[in-house]
Amino acid sequence: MPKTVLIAPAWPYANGPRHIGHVVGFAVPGDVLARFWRLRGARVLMASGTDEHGTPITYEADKQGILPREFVDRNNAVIVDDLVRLGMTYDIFTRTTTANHYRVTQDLFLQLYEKGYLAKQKQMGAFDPTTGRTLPDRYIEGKCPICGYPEARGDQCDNCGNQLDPIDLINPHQRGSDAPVEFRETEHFFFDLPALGEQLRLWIESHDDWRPNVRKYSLEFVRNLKPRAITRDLDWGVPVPLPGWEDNPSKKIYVWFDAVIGYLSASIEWASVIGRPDAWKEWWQNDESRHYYTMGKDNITFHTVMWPAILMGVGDLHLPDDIVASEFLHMEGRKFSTSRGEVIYVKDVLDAYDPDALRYYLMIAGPENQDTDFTWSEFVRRNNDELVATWGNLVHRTLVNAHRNFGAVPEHGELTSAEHGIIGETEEALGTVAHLLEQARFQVALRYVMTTAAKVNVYLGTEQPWHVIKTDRARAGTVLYAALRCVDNLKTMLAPFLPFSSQRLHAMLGYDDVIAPLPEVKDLGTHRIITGEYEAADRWQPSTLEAGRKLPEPAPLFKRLDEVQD
RNA sequence: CGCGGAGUGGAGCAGCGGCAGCUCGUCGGGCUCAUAACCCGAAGGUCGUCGGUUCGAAUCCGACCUCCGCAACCA
Repeated sequence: MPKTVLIAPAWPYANGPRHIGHVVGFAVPGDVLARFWRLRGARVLMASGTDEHGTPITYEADKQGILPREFVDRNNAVIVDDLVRLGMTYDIFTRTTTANHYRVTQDLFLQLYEKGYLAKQKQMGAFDPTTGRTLPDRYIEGKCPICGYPEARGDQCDNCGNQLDPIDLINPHQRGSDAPVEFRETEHFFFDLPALGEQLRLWIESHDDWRPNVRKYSLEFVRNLKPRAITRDLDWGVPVPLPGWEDNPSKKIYVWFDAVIGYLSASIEWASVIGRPDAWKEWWQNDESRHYYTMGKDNITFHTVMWPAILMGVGDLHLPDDIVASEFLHMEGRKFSTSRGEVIYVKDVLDAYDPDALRYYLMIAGPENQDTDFTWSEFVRRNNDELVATWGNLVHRTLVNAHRNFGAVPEHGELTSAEHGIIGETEEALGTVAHLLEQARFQVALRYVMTTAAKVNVYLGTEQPWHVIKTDRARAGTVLYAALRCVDNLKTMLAPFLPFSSQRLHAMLGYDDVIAPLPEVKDLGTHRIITGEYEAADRWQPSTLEAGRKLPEPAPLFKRLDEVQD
């Protein structure tokens, strides 16, 4: 078992609030892994933040008539709020606009430069003549030179489907306005990815434990690598740390390069915040560490190719171990589209429902292995039939019977084969579920827990302690004792998925400590971070619930939801 | 022939060489401690189509059809 585990959820882009399709990819799977490994006693560092540079940010800020800084401040605050409410136990959730991140990014840039991986190259680029900023291809429109369609995009014509170069467009202008586009020669630094191509290929091939689509797609990508620009003509970003570039207000490090470095810079910031500046090395310069990266599939190559290439180029830093890439979540049969208004924001769901209900749905029915569809009726059904009926009701009937008749965990007589059987099943499940979670197989793990909970329901139905108690109080106590032990075991396995309700259940079982901690926001003066006090102790163990422990008045764990009609 | 994923009972999914499984829904029954909950039983599928390999294929191979994602200055 690894001593230290890095959980690296992809950095949400600070161009607006996050919808549930975003958090199903990076956030919830990362938090489940972090909580799971802490419960097994591993030291976990979950480090991420908002990704705040790049043209889309400046473009949106311009549109709203505010400075990029103000724009990302607002979005960072919104995203932080969503993630805290979801119970995401980041050790640090910071931003790419911190002084620390600038320093680390520039440091890696210089190391790659000194090792000869960076080279200047001239190319033609598109610019907004009034701001001098780079215009990405898709921000340019014009008449298609092939079919004459008047609103072809710079990268592709939606009418004839041909791929285009923006410089070939007739009457090119900026998207959504008449503003002109200027083409001129510009010089940039390029990262020599081909120099690392063979090393990357061998490394990816060695990972036959990755999900097949991640591995195949990455191998295909690595087969034909080209040098890739890592600077841009932009006034918003990390300055290029070289003479003649550093003070140039219109040259910055390209956002993709600085964003992936965030995993490392955030780890370094965390070490500094806790007052042990070298602590990050226990994760990054340690072969015994294990690194999980969670993201949506659109992000795969940045984590299997780009970021590893930077790490290999610099050397002496731990490469990714597990790439946990999710597919896409659709909304009522369609792809999430902000522009068409077909999105469900995290905030809106949390305003109306418990975070555990959302977390449960996303993990049991999310796009772990293939694109899936989010529907409100399925959300309600999963909540009512599975969370409430199977698990919540098992807990409730067990606790109500024990509390009403004994007021405490009952003393037990001799356990029969029925008790040994059902307790044994829940204890064995601890091992099975742990094995599955180590491999990030969330849905199989969660289904296994729910199936086991159903078996405990069968046990109770067979033994009928509420009936037996009229004639044999000791036997009823024994059955309820066994059921409580089972519930306690199931609670441990569900804590990573359902932290809020698991903590409530933990208290209802008479414990007074914390099994599912929650994050908090801390103001560092320069910026706010998500962090928290999270215990790492080996608690993934069979319940040792002792008889006589007082039980408080139980309350239902989950709320039944009304059918939605749409 | 750009790359990749998916097509399994009414719905959503698992299985990926050895009698076709799970959850929900439907029908019937039991129980009644519990948030009208829990439990048992039944009906319902020639596993996209065609062909091949094999003692044996949903599972391997080939062809085709249909959906979907990605296609690198969209971070």
